Amino acid sequence: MRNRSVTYSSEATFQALADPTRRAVLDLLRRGSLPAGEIAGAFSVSRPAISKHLRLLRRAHLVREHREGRNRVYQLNPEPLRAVDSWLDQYRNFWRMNLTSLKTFVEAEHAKETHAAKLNRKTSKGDL
Amino acid sequence: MRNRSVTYSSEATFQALADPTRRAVLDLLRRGSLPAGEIAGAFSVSRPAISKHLRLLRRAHLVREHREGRNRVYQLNPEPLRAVDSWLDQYRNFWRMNLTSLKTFVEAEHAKETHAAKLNRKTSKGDL
DNA sequence: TCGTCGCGTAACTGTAGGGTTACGCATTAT
DNA sequence: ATAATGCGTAACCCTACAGTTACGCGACGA
Repeated sequence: MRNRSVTYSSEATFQALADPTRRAVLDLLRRGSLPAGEIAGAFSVSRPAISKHLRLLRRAHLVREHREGRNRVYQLNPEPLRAVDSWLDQYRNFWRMNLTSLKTFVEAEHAKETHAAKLNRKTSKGDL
Repeated sequence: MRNRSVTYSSEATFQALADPTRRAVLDLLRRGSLPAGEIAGAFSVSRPAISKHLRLLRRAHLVREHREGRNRVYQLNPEPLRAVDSWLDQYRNFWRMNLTSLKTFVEAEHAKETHAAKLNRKTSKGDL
C-alpha cells in the first residue's frame, strides 16, 4: 500500500463531520481562510464553542491554523475528505444499479403486507 | 419545499455515519440483507447494542427492516448517502487543485477580505 | 399448549460532547 | 508600561449515546 501522503484516520473525519456546526464551518472556509473570530461571528453560539469545534477540526486535519499577528487564521484542508469519498464510492454503484431492485423490494413489501400469505407457506396460521 | 422524492435529513445521516460500528454494519449489508442476529454475530458487542445501532440506522433511513417469521431482516438503503455525496461534491474541486495553488488561492482570497488592511503585510505566512 | 428462539426495549452506567462563563496569555495599540 | 484585543483553555452544566443485563413478546417446533 503506497501511502504517499499522510494517512488520516477516517474515523476522526467522520466524527468531525457529524456535527452540523462543524460542517458549516467547513462550508464557510471553502470561500477562503478566516480568523477564528470571524468564523465565530458567523454563528449564533459563543466563541469558545467555535474554538472547540475548531480544535476537533484540527484534530481531524480538516483545517489548518497559522498565526497572523494576534489572529489565528484557519484554512480548509479537504484532504481527509477523500477517505469519506472513497468510502462512499463503494455505495455509489448501489444507488446507481439498485433503484429498480429497490423498487421491486418495496413493492414486494407492500404486497406482503396486503396479502400476508407470501411468507407463510409453511404454516396455515398466516395471520397477525 | 419541494419534496420530489423522500427528503432525508442529511443531519441524521451524518450522525449515523459517525459511529464506526454503524458504518461496518452498512458495509456488511452491502453484501446482502441479513437478519439482526447475524448482524450482531459479526461484532464483538452485545446483541442489544447492535439493536440500538440498527434503530439509529433505521431512523436515518439507511436500512429497512421487514419481518420474516421471527427474524427481522435488514436491508441496506443507500439513498440517504446521496446527500453526503452531494455535500462532498462541493469539495471535490478543492482536492483536484494541487495543494500549493490552493494555498495561494485561499490566501489571496483572504487578503481581499474585509479587514485586510489591519492584518496586512506582516507576511507571517509560511513560518511555523 | 409449552418451551425455545429471535429480537426489540427498559433501566442503568460511564463517558464523550456541545453549550456556557471565567480566565490566562500573547500581541498590538496608546 | 498599561490597556485593549483575539483566542484558546479550564471548569462546569446537561444531554446524547454506546455499552451492559434483565425482561417481554411474537413466532415456531414439539
